[in-house]
Amino acid sequence: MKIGYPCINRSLSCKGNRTFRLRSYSDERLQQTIQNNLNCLLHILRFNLKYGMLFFRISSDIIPFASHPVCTFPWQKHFRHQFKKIGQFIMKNDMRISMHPDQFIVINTPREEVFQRSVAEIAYHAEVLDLMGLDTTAKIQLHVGGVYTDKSKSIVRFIDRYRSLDASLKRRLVIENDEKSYDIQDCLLIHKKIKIPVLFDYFHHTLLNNHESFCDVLESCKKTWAEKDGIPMVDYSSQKPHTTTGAHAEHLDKSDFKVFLRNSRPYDFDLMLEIKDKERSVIKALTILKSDPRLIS
DNA sequence: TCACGTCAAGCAGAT
DNA sequence: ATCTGCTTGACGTGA
Repeated sequence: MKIGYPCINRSLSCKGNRTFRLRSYSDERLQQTIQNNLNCLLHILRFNLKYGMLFFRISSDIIPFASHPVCTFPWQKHFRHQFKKIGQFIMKNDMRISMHPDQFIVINTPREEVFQRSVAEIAYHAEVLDLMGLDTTAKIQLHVGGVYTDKSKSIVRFIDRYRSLDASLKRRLVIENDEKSYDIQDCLLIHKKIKIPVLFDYFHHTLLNNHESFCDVLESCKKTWAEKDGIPMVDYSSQKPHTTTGAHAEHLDKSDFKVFLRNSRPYDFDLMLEIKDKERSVIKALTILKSDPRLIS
């Protein structure tokens, strides 16, 4: 089990997700920002390695406006050596990488222009991972999307749209259960049709489920990850205390986390902690794992 | 230096 | 009809 956090490191001043406003766009500004973001990404990965955090989600902002028509600068070519260097660092240290395009990426949308923009954005994410030379265990995670008042039709649309994608994108994509529309059974159903791996989000599952046993869910999800996909990825968070909104906790809830670990035995997966204090929680989680060997599968 | 309105993009659910 | 949350944070203007 590798443990990690998404996108932002709160201990370092170096941020790998700097961006700017669209109206401030210039090729020069873009280059400066990308240069900063790539430098910081390597800093963050070095920091992570030092603490034994071997899983990381790269921010979608690493190349601002990458899929926007305004961006015509050939950043792929210009920064290719730096991408390669980062990729080599990742591979040399056996790190796991994911990316998570934001909420605007909806491949089951009925609107063709939204779909086209989504494909362009997914292609950009895949390009980043490809430029780093990472194998297909580096994943891009998506939600199934909208319901549009007819869930079964929307699932069919997801499947059809997915099938139409280029193989270079499909090999990176995984789907994740969400907290209000598509639960883990929906994801597993989609997997049956198109073999896309299913990323289990524990917190979303606590908010939307069919009272399945935790082990059954882990077993079912595990089977959706083929050899080439690597071991399953799992997202973990807990409820922010005193709220009922599904907001993510500020700090790792140690007792909830221990229950999670104990109940997830003997399954092995790479775990992303979606907790607001980011790497602090991962350090706590690693300490818990070390101090309680029976939690380790 | 700092407060705060706003930021490319979609959707669902609440108000 | 409008606002809020989502993996929310950060940009950038004006005081």
